[in-house]
Amino acid sequence: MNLTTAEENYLKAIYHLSEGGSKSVSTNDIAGEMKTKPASVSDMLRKLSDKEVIEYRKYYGVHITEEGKKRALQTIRKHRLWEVFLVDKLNFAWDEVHEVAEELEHIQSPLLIQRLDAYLNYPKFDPHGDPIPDEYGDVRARPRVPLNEMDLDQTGQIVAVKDSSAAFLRYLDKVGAYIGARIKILDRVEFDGSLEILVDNKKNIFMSKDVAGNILVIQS
Amino acid sequence: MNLTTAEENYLKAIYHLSEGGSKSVSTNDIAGEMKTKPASVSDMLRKLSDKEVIEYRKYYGVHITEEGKKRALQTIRKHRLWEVFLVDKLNFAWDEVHEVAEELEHIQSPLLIQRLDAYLNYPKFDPHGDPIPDEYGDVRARPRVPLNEMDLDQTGQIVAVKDSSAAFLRYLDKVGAYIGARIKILDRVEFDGSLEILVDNKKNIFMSKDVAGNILVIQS
DNA sequence: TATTATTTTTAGCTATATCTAATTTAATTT
DNA sequence: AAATTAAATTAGATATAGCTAAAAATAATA
Repeated sequence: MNLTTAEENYLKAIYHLSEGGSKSVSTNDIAGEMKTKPASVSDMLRKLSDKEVIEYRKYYGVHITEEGKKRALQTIRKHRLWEVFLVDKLNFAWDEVHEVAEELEHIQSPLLIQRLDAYLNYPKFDPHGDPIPDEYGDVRARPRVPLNEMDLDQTGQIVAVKDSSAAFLRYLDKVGAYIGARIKILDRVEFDGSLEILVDNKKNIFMSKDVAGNILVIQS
Repeated sequence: MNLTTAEENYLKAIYHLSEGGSKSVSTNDIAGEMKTKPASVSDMLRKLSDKEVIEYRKYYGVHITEEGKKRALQTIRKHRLWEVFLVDKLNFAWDEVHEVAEELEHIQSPLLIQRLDAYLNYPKFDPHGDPIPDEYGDVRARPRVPLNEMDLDQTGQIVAVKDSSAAFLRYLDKVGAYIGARIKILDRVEFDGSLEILVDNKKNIFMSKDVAGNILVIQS
């Protein structure tokens, strides 16, 4: 059973709102996420339920099914692969890619995605540091922690940022704390929680607790 | 005024059927090209006429307007650039790309197309040898002639094929007469019009008039 | 020219995806 | 437990894009 573009978008929203399929999701929340009205959501839920990608009990919210989860992860995979393409190959900035990827993710061609994946050298994370599911929908995501929660002397790699405002991105660029950078916590000022960090084994920088809280790291 | 995907497809069909905007096109022909019914075409012509991309007089066929021509050429430009991407970067065969490009051509992002063009090094022809319009809709196409119409001793470069069946492509591959190959007419058998051709200055091949009629060349 | 054939359009229907307004169900509060 | 509030659904529109069947207009032919 094929899904329309609108159905794919709703399913993706439900997947995200349910935090990977665990939580039940309300009609209102979906309407908020999709920027549509609850009435439209009710209609769509009936359709998605008919196609067995969600379990739907009227007035009691929805759960995504295993099949639905697989479908959502396929769409997410395509979205994130296109984002990598736009940034790595077409020199888009990481905060410019979402809209276009939102369109590209609906192109229907398994071969295209296979080839794109190979061409990009099988990336595991998108430009925002979010993990890219494999073609079976498996995500091998190591836990990501905010930089300010790391212990002294610990090492890791920056994989994502929470704030992606232009100002914040400029700051990161300036100090060299880009996605992929390897970091080590050298010191912590107990008074304000600010940190001294070694970036890529060559540069010492100081960072406020606030800033560090917006940077996500995979420990190693 | 923006066009929907369906409107873009109709406009492209009208542009092609009118051979670049010169001829007037009938409802039936459009229905044939679009694989829809004439009744659906009538509906669509009203919409396209409202958006001033065609001139429409009921029962007398349509003419594409200057604005319509510009829009059609934009879509064709996007289609052909994506075809180059699929063949050059993702290793698709030239006869595998049409379907996917048909979807990709509707992605709405001028920046994307600008960057893609640069990334592909501003190609002037697509993998089938068809010219790629520039961002203003200008096509700088040198005239293309069937190989069998070339004079003795004339040189040229293969830029396209009319027949793209697997069998024909295999044959071309075997004899080295791929797109881009430089050729010279060495001899012509008057009896059946078959040709002896020098390919890339190193290989002599014989070719029937029929085969040669399916190969398009730019003379030089 | 009158008749026939072809082409094109209109009228009315279906499906998707949205909306507003009204109604129903569930949850909360007094 | 009854009344109120909040959430969700249904009913009935609209717009797009297609269809079939019937009607109208043009083109072709006897």
